[in-house]
Amino acid sequence: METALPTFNSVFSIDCVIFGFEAGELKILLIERNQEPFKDWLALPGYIVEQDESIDDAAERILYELTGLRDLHMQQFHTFGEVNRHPQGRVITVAYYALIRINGQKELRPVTQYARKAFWHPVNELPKLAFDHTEIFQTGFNKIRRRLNYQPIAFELLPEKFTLTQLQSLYEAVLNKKLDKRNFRKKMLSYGFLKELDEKQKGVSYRAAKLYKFDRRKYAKIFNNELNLDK
Amino acid sequence: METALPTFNSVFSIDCVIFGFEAGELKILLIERNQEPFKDWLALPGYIVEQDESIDDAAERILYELTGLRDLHMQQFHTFGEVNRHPQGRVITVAYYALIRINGQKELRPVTQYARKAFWHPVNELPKLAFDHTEIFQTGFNKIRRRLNYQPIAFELLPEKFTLTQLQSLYEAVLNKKLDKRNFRKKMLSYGFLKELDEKQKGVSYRAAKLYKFDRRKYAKIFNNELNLDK
DNA sequence: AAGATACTGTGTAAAATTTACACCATTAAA
DNA sequence: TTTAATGGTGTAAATTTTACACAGTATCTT
Repeated sequence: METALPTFNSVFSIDCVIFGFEAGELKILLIERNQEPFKDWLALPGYIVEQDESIDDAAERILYELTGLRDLHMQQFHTFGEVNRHPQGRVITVAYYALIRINGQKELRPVTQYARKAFWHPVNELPKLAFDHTEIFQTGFNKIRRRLNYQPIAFELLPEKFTLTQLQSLYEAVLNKKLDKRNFRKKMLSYGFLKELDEKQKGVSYRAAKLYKFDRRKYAKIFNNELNLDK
Repeated sequence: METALPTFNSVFSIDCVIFGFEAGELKILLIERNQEPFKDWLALPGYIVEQDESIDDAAERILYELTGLRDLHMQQFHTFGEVNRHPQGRVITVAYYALIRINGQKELRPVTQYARKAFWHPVNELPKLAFDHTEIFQTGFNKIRRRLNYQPIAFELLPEKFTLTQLQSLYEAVLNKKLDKRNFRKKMLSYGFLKELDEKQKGVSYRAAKLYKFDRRKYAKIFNNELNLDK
């Protein structure tokens, strides 16, 4: 005998906390909602998961539809399931984060009508957000803060070629504390996954710094051996 | 204008990975299912979330109904949302772990008909489990392994009074590696959150070891200052 | 072209932490 | 009293972390 599933009107959604780094500041991606509930409010990009897509797939699709961004490596970090978190019914939401290099070229352009626009906003002094999105953001921010030292988070936020000072100021932005320049460099270089390039920084009105690249392969070798992270 | 939620037949469930420690072995709680699908299979305790309860509340209720265990501190760790993970429809599941002292007194007795029985099984050599429960278990196991050093995991698994050797063998079971006795003790005691008691171990046929207690208060002081963990 | 400006890049010593390692002490049972 | 089994302890070496300051270089200004 089969026992049928109940036919609740329950729905699950995805919300995305997308981090970027620009002008020495950590930012996240917000949208202006164009749909009830919370029409006209600012919110994290998020929408409802379809019946025939996995939540990982849904995360990619939804981010794309609301912001035009594609092919980010999205990582699930928590699920929010309070009864009244959505005013129209029971909706639990699975939250994902991703990291991206902000650059002017990639336009932020919602593909659906649900978002009026998408834009970057500094993580400090976030406005009030729709639903429980402020809590979702905070949880996600704590997550990447803790993972900064175990996962290649910093290198997804920086341009492909970066200076050690840029790397350091990213660490400082995420951890929200000052680090010692000499010790920071010593430590980072000692890992052996930064490749020094023959190039220098351009367009600065002072001594140009050396550029470095992140060597993902070496990184994987070093960190996968220690303790497998998985999910 | 309100936009109504879609009326999918989608359902969310909770699955629980409950760890216990007994006879020097790490164990988890399994049930024998008494309901389709996977009737008669072994599985993690899990069931469907009701419309009017938060997922955290659901986790407690479901564990109780399937095993008779109550008042555990359940921690959400991952959500599984592949399209075909449930043969009867679209069900995503939010996985929780909890830690408990196993002791003979607390009987494992399912309160509902959905489970025929509940019992402890060593984490090594787990049998085939229903659904994607093997993956869920693995993910949860990795989680607590990583958290062992940041969260008071060990002390929820041990009896209230324990010896340092018991503590060490728990660490060894979770991390799956041998530790040095002297270094382990030095380290643990240096934290200052273990309180030495005036009592000794009983019922052993060799020199009895001192008993210690975990001082949750001091622990919180030490670790909350460092970096707030949250979710 | 001289000087001002702004950031780059580097080393060392002290302190703290981690690691490796072995044997006598104590209890109960035989 | 002897045996069996585990408890409990210290030190030295190696490694990692921390604190700390100034000369070098590219560009811009005058």
